[in-house]
Amino acid sequence: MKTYQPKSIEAKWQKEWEKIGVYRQYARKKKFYVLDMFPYPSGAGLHVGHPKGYIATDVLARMKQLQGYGVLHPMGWDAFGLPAEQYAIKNKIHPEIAVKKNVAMFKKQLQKIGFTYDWEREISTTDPKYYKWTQWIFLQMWKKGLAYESYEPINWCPSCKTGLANEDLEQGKCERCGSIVEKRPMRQWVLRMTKYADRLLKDLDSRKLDWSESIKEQQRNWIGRSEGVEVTFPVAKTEEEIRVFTTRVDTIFGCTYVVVAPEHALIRSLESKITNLGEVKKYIKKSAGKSDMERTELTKEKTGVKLEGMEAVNPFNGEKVPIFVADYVLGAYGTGAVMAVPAHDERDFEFAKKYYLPIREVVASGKQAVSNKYQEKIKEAFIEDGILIDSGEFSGLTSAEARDKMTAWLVKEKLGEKKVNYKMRDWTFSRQRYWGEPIPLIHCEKCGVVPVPEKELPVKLPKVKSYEPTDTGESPLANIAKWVNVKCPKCKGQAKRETNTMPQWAGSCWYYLRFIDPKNRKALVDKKKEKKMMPVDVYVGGTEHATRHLLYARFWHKFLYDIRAVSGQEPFMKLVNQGLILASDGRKMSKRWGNVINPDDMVAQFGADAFRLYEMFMGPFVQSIAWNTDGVVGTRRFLEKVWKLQAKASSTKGDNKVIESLLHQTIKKVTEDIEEFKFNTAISALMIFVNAVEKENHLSLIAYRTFLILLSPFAPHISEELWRALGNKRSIFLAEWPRWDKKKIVSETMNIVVQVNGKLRAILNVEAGSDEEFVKSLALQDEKVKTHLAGKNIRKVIYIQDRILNLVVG
RNA sequence: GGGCGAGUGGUGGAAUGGUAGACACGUUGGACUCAAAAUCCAAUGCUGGCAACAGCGUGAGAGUUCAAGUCUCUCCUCGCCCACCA
Repeated sequence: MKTYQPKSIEAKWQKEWEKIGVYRQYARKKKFYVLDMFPYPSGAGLHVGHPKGYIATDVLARMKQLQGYGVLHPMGWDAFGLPAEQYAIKNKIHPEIAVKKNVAMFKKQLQKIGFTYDWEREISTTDPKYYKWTQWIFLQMWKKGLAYESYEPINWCPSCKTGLANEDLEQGKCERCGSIVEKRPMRQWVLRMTKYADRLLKDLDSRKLDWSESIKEQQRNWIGRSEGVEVTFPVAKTEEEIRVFTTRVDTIFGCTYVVVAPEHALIRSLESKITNLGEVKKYIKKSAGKSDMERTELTKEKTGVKLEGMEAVNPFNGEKVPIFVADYVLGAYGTGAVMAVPAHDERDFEFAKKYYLPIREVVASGKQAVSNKYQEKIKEAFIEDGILIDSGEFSGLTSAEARDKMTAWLVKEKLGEKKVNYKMRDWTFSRQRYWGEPIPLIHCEKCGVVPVPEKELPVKLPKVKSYEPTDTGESPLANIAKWVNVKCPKCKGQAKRETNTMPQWAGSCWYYLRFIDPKNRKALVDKKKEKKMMPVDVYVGGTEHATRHLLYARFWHKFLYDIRAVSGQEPFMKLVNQGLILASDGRKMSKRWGNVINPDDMVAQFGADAFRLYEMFMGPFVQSIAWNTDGVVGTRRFLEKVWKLQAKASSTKGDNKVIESLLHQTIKKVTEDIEEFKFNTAISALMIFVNAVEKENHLSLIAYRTFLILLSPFAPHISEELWRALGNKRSIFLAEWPRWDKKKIVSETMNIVVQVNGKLRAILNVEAGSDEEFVKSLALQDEKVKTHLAGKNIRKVIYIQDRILNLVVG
């Protein structure tokens, strides 16, 4: 017997598997689609954290194939967008060349680990043959009015020199570079994602969607649906009115002023009537210069200016209240105006205190049935529901009742209506950068916006000398006259191409569909193939994509469903989010900290199989755990033991009952644990089996073969090597996954725990299924039990067959 | 401030309400060796004891139960996400 040398074994089988296409069993009847979130091929290459998810899907894919499924397990590259472009600028290489280089490096690194990826289906979002269809989907959206041009102020990153979507911000800062994001008015393309808000929300509750509650909750919060009422406050002595949105119309009798956002149109239309216009304009200018970050700074005191010379009229009691402009009210949410009820809203309360505005209580907590309006000082806003007071005919109602009745009254009087608002905004979809899909539209002076004809897709990204961003709000593409100036497809007159590009997240919105049919030239995916393979059965990736990729992709998928391009409403059935692998110092692995571990080194030192095993053995898959290279030693030792097992395997005789039972327990444990992503305990079960067999001097051939199959998803190379050493001509991955036999799992004797008052005193080994009388009599003979029973009466006996006997004494 | 999740040996972690610490790392002792590595054997939660053994023990406190790491309540700490959304 040779010694275990992973290097030669692994290279040999990787080549062989690729040659015979062992993973391409697509003709099988049952399908299983298991998908990884495809990576950005960054210049830094892989660190040991990246493959964790890929190994997990690979283990699952291999087991599913052994169980008879035709498994689709593809890999590709999400190579457009800022990370790739910034790397290219920094290293003075064209992004296209940099991406090619990085992809080659990533692929080489991945291939060493021995994945089941079907490289014939490899795709890259930057390939014109791919982004042709990204552009095509955009055009369909444009045709349905879901893509529109907007001039609203958007998030602008001064360092990346591009507009950003709300989803691209982290606490008011650019998610890429950490710069404080400014508000900048500019022309941009926006996708009407809010039109799908309700469906995106509702379908999260579909029982078929097996996602973690935390991700679903994050999406719910991000969509941020709230039901309320829009109420009209006429502006006294004018024809104007202010519409406000509120979820608490029950507090309207406590409204003591109205606030409009600095962006609100009312200010412009009433300019002539505002007596302190200078002051107001100064305030508006000041807040316009503020970033969202500064405007929403929580510690910041609220500021505002009263619009002198005008008042708003409360439709319920006719009361005239002052109007303020204040930047704590957001222009982009609801109507950009609110009714302020300081007694029952924390923000209004704070503002009212500062500007000495009246605070009027109109909701009493349930306990205080009587009005507490004479209370001298109110210390804080009472924001909960309660019983209405001082609210005219509505006094005495509960908040919920009042909301219904007041809304009904408003609707009847045509002074308001029910309204639903969302925190989620439409998706700012254009970027003023080079490295993205060109938006396939043409601007014609005569015809307006004209789509590029479908047969002319893709609109290829032209070669350009300088792909660095400009500061003009235009992408570098705007400087390429030859590319920009085109004939209008409609009138054949002079026209210009749209020069903005799509954001990084565009290509990943539908890539899972392309893997099904990657070379199709006529459609993004063949309908029959789509229907067979979709949805993705298991999708694995990081939790950081909760409110971006996963939301965007669901949005696109629903749109594709609506135009009958796909057959289902949701793309990803089961979603599993892996925990991070941290560096041994507990920080994230990063070049900056110099704590990166390269998988190549691990594979070279311990072998791919030991590396794969360790990543799965570290701990629960969803949990973040620090890397410890010592741990790989353990899984390598385990494989050495497995290697030595071949000396014990022979067909001359069967196994004893203990090993046979353990084998079936192991089949059950490994099968169930892989299905549930509990890889650590599955591996532990394999180790327990090997440790037990080591103590024997014989292992039956059938048990050995079964064990190899169980091990093969985790450690494919060594399993294949040992499998073929048995004389098998076909790959182990074309074998059949074992089933466990319930009868064999149950052993003949059981350990019964004997407790006295709940404390362990003895363990009895008895025949399985023994009755209480028998076990009790045996227990009473036990010396230790006797000591603890001495001088006491047995008051109660709890007996659970094959488990426990508890004697309660006193 | 809101939401979600987690606290178990020296370390990573295991445990359908039923033997807490499986499995692995590390450590200690021993075998093998001129020596080392590798490998093998043994021990390894804490306290007391030569030992048999006894007591204590899953962030803190209470409760339910014959029995709680697990269920309920209160509190503490940490992590992640969201955050002036009216």
